[in-house]
Amino acid sequence: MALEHAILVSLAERSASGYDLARRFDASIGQFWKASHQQIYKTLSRMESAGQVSVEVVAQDGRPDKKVYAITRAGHAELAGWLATPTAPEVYRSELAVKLRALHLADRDVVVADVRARREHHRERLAYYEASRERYYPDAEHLAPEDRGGYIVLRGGVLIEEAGLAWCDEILAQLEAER
Amino acid sequence: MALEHAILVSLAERSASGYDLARRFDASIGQFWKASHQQIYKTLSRMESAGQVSVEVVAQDGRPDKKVYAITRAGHAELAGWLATPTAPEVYRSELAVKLRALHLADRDVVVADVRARREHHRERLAYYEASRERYYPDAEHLAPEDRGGYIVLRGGVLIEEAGLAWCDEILAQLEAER
DNA sequence: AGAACCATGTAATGCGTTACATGATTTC
DNA sequence: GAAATCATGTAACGCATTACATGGTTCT
Repeated sequence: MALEHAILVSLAERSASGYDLARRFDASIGQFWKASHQQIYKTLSRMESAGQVSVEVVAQDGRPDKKVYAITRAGHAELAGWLATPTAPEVYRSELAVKLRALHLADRDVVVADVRARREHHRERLAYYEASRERYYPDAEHLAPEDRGGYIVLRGGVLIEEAGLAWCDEILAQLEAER
Repeated sequence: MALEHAILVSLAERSASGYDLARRFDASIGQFWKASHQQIYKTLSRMESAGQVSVEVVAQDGRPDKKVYAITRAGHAELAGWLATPTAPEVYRSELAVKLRALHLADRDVVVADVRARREHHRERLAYYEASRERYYPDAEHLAPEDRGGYIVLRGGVLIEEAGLAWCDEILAQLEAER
């Protein structure tokens, strides 16, 4: 049940509506955890029943009402317990890798196009992460304590995208050397 | 429905029982696709109803009977269709990254222990992949066409583990510089 | 004697995706 | 006039995990 914890981390920083959370999950935390608004709304109402978060309905003018969620003491306790629990090794899942395994059964041009598209995707994300890093953490040597986590996660994103990019380049070099 | 396709790729190489597939998924394809035996058995029986695979019950002496599955013509067609479909970008999911984001809320020693354990895990997998690569693909310059896919996937595994390892080292350096 | 391997499943529950549904406001 | 943004949800379905269940053989 990790979406719950991702939400607690996000709410510990700042209270937010489900809609806000969905947008945050497209950016910062979303680097390593995606969630749709449907999932978030459902999880939030479960968490409210469990007492981990509290709600306040806020009326706005010119915009629909919103429900602002805040982390409760019980939520903080849950979060602290989770943070103290050892993390299980991640399982990678790559559809592209499964396809590449079956390279000899596939049309070479289709694979090349697919890998090129993936390469482009890695390039874009890498550029985005690098820009964020320069903008929000220009001085990595002197980070405020509450900024270290965000910086570390961004670096993780950069390293993973670089690895993905390098992999695509290797694959393309192989596929092109072949003919 | 990607487990289905991973199974088709595996069966296209060699017919196998559910049990065999579960073990293969712990090794080669399992690098990028894990599945439990329960999931595999269920998926296989669905695929049989759909006509993508055929079964033959094989009696063995001293061991339980087994059901050997083989890919059918319809299965090959399904596989070919899937291979020709563009692959959607992967979503990374890292519980550790979410925890690291909340670094300032956590006990430093617990985090360090967690990252050290992760580092060790990356190191082990990297060693395993490197050993496999040297053993099965000693000459990367001259690969048989049907071996290229496996080699490429192994290289992907190596690159990802290296990136994970580098990330852990960076994190540990930061956390140790800090006190 | 106990653990590990071979071999196949059912059942319950939870997590995630896709489709559907609504409706005002603001920007192009 | 159309599209995007803000805002919240329900319903159906499928994918994944965990627990439970069985039973013989081989290795230590």
